[in-house]
Amino acid sequence: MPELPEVEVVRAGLERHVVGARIARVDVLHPRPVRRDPGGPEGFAAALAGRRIDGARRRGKYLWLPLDNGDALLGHLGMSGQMLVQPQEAPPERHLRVRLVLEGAAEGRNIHFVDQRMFGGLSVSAGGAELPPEIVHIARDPLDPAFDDDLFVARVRKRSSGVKRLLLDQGLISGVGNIYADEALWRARLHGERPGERLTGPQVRALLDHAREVMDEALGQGGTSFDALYVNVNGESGYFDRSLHAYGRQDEPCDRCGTPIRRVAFMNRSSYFCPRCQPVPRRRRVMPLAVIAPD
DNA sequence: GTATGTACCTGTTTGC
DNA sequence: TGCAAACAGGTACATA
Repeated sequence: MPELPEVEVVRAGLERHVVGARIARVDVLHPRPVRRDPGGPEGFAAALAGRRIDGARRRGKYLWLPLDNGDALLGHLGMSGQMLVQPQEAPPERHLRVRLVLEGAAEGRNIHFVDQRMFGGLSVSAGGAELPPEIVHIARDPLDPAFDDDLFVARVRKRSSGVKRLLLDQGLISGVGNIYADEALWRARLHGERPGERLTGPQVRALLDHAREVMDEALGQGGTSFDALYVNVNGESGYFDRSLHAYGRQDEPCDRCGTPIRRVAFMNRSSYFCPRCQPVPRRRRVMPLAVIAPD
């Protein structure tokens, strides 16, 4: 699935290939990916026709293309989404959901929104060119120069939830998915169930640094398709095969200590961790109820 | 505001 | 062999 580094590759590719182009026509081939658009498939297509694409921006895993009227085309790749810039004669992909036919600067090309599982989607954001109102609640991501480390550390240390849950909380930090959360926790030697409020400032700061590190490495290894005619992100970045220490490695030896990696259920998905390097937190000691003697 | 659980979706894998 | 269940997981939403 596209993680933040892949989404950044898509953003950079769109910036390079479609900024300045005009949208001649929009074909919505499946209604679900535009479900969040208040205008429905027809309104969505009508709102985009004739608009010029003025940029390609990102916050967390959300992408948006500011348009020349102050609106924006807002998108999320979800689990299986792809945003491809294709020659107009290219055959439709199996799971092609929305086609944007371009003219002008990108004459002869289309943007194809391809999404097998359709967790992703597109919508027109009214007045959203600068920052779509639909995503103001999404925090900045750790690769954003304006990300406030001190604020993040302070907020984590006020929450009683497990730290993995906090890493996945888009209001605190964006762009960290299940895979990178597990990897950052492994590197920081922290168990995901450690409550935020029981971590020290330096521990939270180190965890944040590790999350950045994981993303930077993936960006370095995955950002190879900038020069292609089309932006192709299939979610199967080579990074996952080579560099994961925890995620997906159930029963394989920990790269640090050799202890078999454990897998546990977490929020309808899985968490992977080394039981030795990342010990399960002891339960908070429950104070016995005072026995109050009757008068 | 915070914590927690669930729906959404479909191709692939696993189990009987 | 064939069918059903489990699995993958980002986000919005519901509930307490």
